[in-house]
Amino acid sequence: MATIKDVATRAGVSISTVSYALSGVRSISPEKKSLIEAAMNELDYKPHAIARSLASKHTKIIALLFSAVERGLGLSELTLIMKAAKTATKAGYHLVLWSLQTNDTQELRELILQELVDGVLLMEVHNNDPRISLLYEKKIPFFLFGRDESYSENFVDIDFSATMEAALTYLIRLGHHTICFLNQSEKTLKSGYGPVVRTHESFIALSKSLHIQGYEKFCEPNAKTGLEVVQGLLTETPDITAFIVMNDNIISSVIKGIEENDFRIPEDKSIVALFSSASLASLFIPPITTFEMEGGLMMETAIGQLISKIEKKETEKKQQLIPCKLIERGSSGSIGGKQV
Amino acid sequence: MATIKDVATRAGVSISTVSYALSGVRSISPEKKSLIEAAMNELDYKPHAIARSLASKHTKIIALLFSAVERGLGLSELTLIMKAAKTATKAGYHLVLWSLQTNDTQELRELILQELVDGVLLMEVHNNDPRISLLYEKKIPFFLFGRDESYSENFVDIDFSATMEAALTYLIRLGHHTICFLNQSEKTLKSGYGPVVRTHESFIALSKSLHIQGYEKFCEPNAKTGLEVVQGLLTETPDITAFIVMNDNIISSVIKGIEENDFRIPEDKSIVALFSSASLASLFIPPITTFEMEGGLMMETAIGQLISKIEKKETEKKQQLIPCKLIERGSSGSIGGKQV
DNA sequence: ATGCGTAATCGAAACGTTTCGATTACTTTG
DNA sequence: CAAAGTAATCGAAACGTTTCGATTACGCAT
Repeated sequence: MATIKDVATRAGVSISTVSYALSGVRSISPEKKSLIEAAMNELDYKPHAIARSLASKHTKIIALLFSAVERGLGLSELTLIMKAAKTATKAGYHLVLWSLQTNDTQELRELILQELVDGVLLMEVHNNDPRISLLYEKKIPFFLFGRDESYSENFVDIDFSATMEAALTYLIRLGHHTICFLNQSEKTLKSGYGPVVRTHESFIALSKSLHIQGYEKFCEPNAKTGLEVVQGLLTETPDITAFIVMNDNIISSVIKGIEENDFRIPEDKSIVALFSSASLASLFIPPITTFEMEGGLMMETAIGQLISKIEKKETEKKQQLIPCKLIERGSSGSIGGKQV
Repeated sequence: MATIKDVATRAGVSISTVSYALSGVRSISPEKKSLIEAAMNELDYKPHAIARSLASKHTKIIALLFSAVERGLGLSELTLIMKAAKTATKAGYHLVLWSLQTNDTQELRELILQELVDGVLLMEVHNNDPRISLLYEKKIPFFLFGRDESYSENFVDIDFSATMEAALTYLIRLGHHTICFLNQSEKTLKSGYGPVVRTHESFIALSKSLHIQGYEKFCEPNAKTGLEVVQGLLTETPDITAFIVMNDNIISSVIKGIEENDFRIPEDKSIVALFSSASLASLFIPPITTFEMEGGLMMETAIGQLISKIEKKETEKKQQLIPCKLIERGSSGSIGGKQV
């Protein structure tokens, strides 16, 4: 491989001149500059990333940190990770994946001490995340994808209450006023898991303020339990006309439950899924109307902000709440199929 | 941050002694060794990854290369990527993600010239992949996840024909002998996409050799078209008792089609999905029996082999075909529910 | 004419390691 | 008992950059 020395020799200048021509930190005469450029092209020269890092004290590598346990949030994460890689690449950074246990900070500590990365993006943040204090203490630039109640700067997150409001408003506009929110399990709520807590609280508050008849059910993430819950619901409270489902695993249960009770979708009952993904929603018949997380946008924001922080271009907005986007598919409509 | 020099000073030895104590390349007396270890602990010393790379000419970073277009193969890729990261970490490597366009090798070329990575793992390989010749020419160790007909070393892939045989054998054992294989679209077959071609050929050959009545249908990956195909099939050829589906998007169509014709699953008709994932299979009612790709195992193999190649521990097996694993769920059984 | 700022350039130090060669002091071996 | 290893250690070069400080030359205001 050609080195900067080869380029310098070939262009008949010193090493530092080549370096300055490359970085633009000091001015170089046009003649030398074109000489240097020619030499670079002829030699197919690219700066050696490692040597550059050693001298400049930044690696242009950021780490994406997520927990080793597969929470199975599903399809969307892959897109998220790919988006992260792409955004980083566009900004001239590399993205490394660190799959570590959330609770054990020792591993993270060692990784950080290696000084391989310029900054860290944390996924799947939970409250009082020990990783945050570690990063803070070690003065590594970091940014959160998700939120930590105890740490209120530098994050992107879904705007849960805005999304819930949008979902309810959407259904109300279609003529629904008896709506059931199928949340995740009660255990998850108790554990303080952000999305579940926030949607729960929003739903309660909004049911009141929007004057609808709101029901909330918690359900384990498996289709069988889901079906029982839906069957029960449809028997006890048959006037429910719309379901908001925040639990991918029971979407098929809702569909089946409704069909087994001889209701039609969406003429009799509507289904809206929260934070699901397009590819998942299209798996069902009918395809499910979804409020989809703007994963791409969120990730772009996160990576962008992290890089700003690394490069110390202090930016204004450091907390971003991004609502989900409504994608109408076949599973929702006005009652009886009337136009509104 | 503490450097090797600080450790040397504190332990009262030279820098090279510390280095040798760390690497074990030359022997160090027990006394000095413990002195050095003590100094390291006190200073919380970790070797500086970048400096180490510059001197040693290997970075302990490998790149996972996949195409920027989201082919939407689905859920399993995330697990795959996480597994890759974990396996790499366990071997002391970092994993960077390169999301590039498959056809344009220029970007890859530039990335390689930076000499940031020791090796590359290629995902989503297609035939005559230009990336392969580039990597070959640049003498970068690489390994394929998937196969390229024109390049027959160093890959892991699904053993498609073994999996097809296992699926058919499984169904035959349950008493089925009229079996329909729902493949992906005819267009994909024509394009020469490996999985589709190989399963297609295997199915034809095995139908003959196993003496079953085999039907094959191609279908676009959307639930609506899927439903039409299944309806047609059930009308024209109602004696089909089992479906092998290699197309996640039409699983719900198969279920619905069967139910609408008043057949029961699995008493009347069985469904087996090929290369699907657990989380997807559990989304449906009934949950789908699946031949699941052993993604974790495949990825471990791939990363392991790549690292062997990097470290020049020449290993014997360089091509690995790994069959899928049968996970029985509710969607398959013997005809009429009889025990076999 | 004198001094001064600035553009253009170079040489050398620095970044934190690994690794080569040399040196010393023992321990084998014939 | 000399020659030949070998274990333990050190100093210094090397890896390929960036960046600091110095030097030169030149135009411009005084």
